[in-house]
Amino acid sequence: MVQYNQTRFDASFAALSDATRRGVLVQLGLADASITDLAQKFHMTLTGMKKHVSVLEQAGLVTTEKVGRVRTCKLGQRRLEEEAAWIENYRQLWSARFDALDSVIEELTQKEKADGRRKRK
Amino acid sequence: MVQYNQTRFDASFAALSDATRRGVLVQLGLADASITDLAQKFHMTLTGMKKHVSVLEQAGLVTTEKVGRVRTCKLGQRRLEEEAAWIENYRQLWSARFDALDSVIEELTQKEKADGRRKRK
DNA sequence: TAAATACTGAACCATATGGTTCAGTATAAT
DNA sequence: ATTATACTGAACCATATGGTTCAGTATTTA
Repeated sequence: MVQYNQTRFDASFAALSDATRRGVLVQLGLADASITDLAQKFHMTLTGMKKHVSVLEQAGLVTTEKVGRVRTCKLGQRRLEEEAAWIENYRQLWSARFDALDSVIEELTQKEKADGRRKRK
Repeated sequence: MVQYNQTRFDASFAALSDATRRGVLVQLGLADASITDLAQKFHMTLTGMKKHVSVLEQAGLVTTEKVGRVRTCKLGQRRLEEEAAWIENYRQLWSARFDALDSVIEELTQKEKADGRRKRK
């Protein structure tokens, strides 16, 4: 198991598991914002918001730059491509299994039809 | 911190934030498995694996059924459609911002060209 | 009937998480 | 030169998480 990738996924899914952080991502999609802006918007202390931003930054989902007193936050380089791909892969596995079930049912149905025909003869 | 308002998203992204649980999902994509099967595969106690399965079940990603002594786990009904959609929406927001940046650059480029033409006159 | 198997729940442990307050530092505004 | 603003870091708190062991219960199997 490649630890690097594992921890990256861990970090990004963990970052997304909090409603406030998802909200921050959406917000930053609309406009860049300072820590103060975000803290006010989400009714939280500066320190609290700083922590959330750090988590998002750690996961590569947000980047920040401090100019003077103000730290401005914006959407980061990472666009969750790999996470989307993982989910897509999971959904394909699921579909594969579902299709397998379908074909079993199909088979049973065919068998029943055949039995029906045999009976009728 | 009582999490009385824990959303579906919180639960499913949190479920995905652990490498073992992602592994279990992949495994169950290949074949149904008992708690014992999974515990062995992931080198963990039965009790530990039971907890992971419970988390996945809580998030609707896995369903289980106990027949006799054996609890069989399989992929659940939920296929992370909404989670995939959320990520897709985030990526569109990101793209929108990126495109905005592009058009600023485009504008600057045009301006430079114009300046160039002016200079050359 | 006795022994092995498969799970389950309670209790415990260490660390992580999401929040706070408080006491700073650096920068901007007056 | 003061004062207000914006952030930062340390310390603290309550609960969550990821794991364990131990002591069961229920179900097969011999």
